Amino acid sequence: MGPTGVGKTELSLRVAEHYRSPILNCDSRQIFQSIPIGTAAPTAEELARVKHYFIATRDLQDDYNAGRYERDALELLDQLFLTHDVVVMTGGSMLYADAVCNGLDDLPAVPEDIRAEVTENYKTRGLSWLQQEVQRLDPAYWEIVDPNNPARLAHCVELSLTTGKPYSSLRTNTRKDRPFRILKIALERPREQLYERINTRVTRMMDDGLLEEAKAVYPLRHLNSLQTVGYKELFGYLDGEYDLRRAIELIRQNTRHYAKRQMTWFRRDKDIHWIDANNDYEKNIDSIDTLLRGGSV
RNA sequence: GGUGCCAUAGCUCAGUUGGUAGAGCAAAGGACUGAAAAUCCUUGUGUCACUGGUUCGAUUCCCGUUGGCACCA
Repeated sequence: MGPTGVGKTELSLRVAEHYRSPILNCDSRQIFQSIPIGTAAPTAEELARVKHYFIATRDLQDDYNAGRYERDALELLDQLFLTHDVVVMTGGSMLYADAVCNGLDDLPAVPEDIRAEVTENYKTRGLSWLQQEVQRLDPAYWEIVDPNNPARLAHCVELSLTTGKPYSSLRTNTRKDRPFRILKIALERPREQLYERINTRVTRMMDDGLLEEAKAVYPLRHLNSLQTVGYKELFGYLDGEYDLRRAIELIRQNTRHYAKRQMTWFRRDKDIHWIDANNDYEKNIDSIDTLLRGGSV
């Protein structure tokens, strides 16, 4: 694990080579096809070094989410552990990582018509409609939910309508047992250095053709899969809201914001072992090996 | 060279009829159970350019200095 741009890709390749393991991608956007540049997906050369799963396996139009990822990943891990002692998973999408490590509650898929109805009502009647619906359908959840967060409220309303039961009654607050041991390792580096790498990476992405990539998927820009840093800002430029220089500045800024949010999540997870991204790869692999054998570093 | 206007938070600016000041953006901290690269919450002390004067008290008024802008020459 580690914030975007910290250097996960290369270390994960070396660790995977060391253990002769494949890599399971745990990045909610690299899963999609058509957006490799802006999501900093592994290159063809990198993919050739190690077998990867969940890289560019989904169409942008697929309705993918953390619950599906949990099922897909666990199913695959069952297979992989028949022939591997160690399997490497890497990525910075913490909800996805937690879905695999801790498990999500069993929830049904929301039917399209219910989602459309909730979305439409929110659009026409505003946040207060969502707030009233949550109070009506799930008073217990209303007590604990962030009342200003439309995504949370809408999710509660959708699931309450879908199941006919309050959403909060479906939440068990329990951690699922997994038939494998989990070792969480995260890369850290000084924030200034991380931000500098992010800024440089955005320049490189533009040189590599990010704008062309964004233009190619522009017709699909309203899809959730494209509510993604690097694309949404270029869509704004293509819509004439600001110039390209501004769009690039926004990409850098939003990437920094994203990295910051990731770090907030990491800090809370006490199971994480931190290693310095500035160390030699050999040293970090040694550390990981020690941790894997139960030692401490 | 002359005249006028401006100088306040990292940036753009507001404001104080004289009682040491506040917005947006940036930044920082936080939340997070199927949209998660999503979505949302919290946080504003800064020699109010510098020097001197008036005043019980000056960022606010006055003189000067420096810097910027505009116009005139």
